[in-house]
Amino acid sequence: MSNPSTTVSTRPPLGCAAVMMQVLRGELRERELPFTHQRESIAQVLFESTRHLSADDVAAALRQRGEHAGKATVYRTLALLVEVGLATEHDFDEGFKRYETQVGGAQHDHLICTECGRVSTFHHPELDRVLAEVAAENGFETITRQVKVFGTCSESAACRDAQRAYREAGPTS
Amino acid sequence: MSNPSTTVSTRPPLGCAAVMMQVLRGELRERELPFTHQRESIAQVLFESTRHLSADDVAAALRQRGEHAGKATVYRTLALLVEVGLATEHDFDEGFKRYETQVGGAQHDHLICTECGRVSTFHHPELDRVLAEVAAENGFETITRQVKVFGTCSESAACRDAQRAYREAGPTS
DNA sequence: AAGCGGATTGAGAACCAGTCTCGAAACCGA
DNA sequence: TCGGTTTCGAGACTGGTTCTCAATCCGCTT
Repeated sequence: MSNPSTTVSTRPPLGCAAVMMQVLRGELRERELPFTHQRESIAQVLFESTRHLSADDVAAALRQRGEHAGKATVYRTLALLVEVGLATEHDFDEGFKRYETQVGGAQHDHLICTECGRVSTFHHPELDRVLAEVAAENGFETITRQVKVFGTCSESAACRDAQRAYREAGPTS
Repeated sequence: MSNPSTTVSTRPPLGCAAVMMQVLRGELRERELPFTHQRESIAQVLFESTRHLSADDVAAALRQRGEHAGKATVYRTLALLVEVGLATEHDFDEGFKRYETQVGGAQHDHLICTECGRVSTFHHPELDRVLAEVAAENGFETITRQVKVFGTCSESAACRDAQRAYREAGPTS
């Protein structure tokens, strides 16, 4: 339940979405791109959510607010948010992409439960160091990285069962 | 032509593919699955390649050998190879999957050049340690992991130019 | 407030990797 | 060789994502 030091703030403080929106407005102005109602609504949905949303999730959230945007617009806007650095795109091998607000430069990675679908995040400073080291050794200039650990979590009984089953069967290799 | 001692061995020694094929035969027998021509051909294409092949690449390679397999069969067979642990599936954000022979249990990760598309592999023992640590801390039982570093390599002049340009522009964050 | 040039929007078509279907063909043990 | 079982494959289908292009909206100016 309460794990004080690790998850310092699973959800951003209220008002965070508003700040992000201001940043978006600025980024758009800088690029001389119009700040349309659709862009605002789609960004708001993403900024106010703490989950990883699919394009479909975004469209559904809009519908729930009594708003609407064509799917082309949803996809275009999400791509735009990624481009200006306010969102990140993730592929959890579900056959579609998910999007998440990118607050500041806080890079983090994911643990994906193949049993229940939960996605939790983590950040390990040594990971940054190791990957920077590898890049340097290979004359590689890193733009971004993806670290995904697939497995079973221990949140629900079903997951713990799967975990035990997998451990007993042993890794295939 | 004559590569006496310089080329350390970027490609597995001849015969490696044959060994893999033997292993496949055994795995299939164990599962009571027939060893068909198509499965043999598709596996051979993959085993003899040192690159990451898409389903389309495999089909093209077959055509070049004067053979043929329906795409359903290609996909089914690749999935089968992954299932028995003789191949791994990768997604380099191209909109389709790529497959690679999995020799033994040697887990490795990828550096993907966004400029020229080259994919190089690396293995860093500390990465294993760090990720195992993270999993343990979170009560997570790891099944598999994916570590991908996107950026620019320094193989060609074009890539080095892009590298320089990116470094000057600075990371977006 | 109204007009204007240029970018965005959206409904639906197009696209495409990957999956499914089901009759025909291949496999393999006897 | 025979027979039961599985795989194969051509093509239809699926579903996420992108494209098209006429109508609309944005932001700015008069």
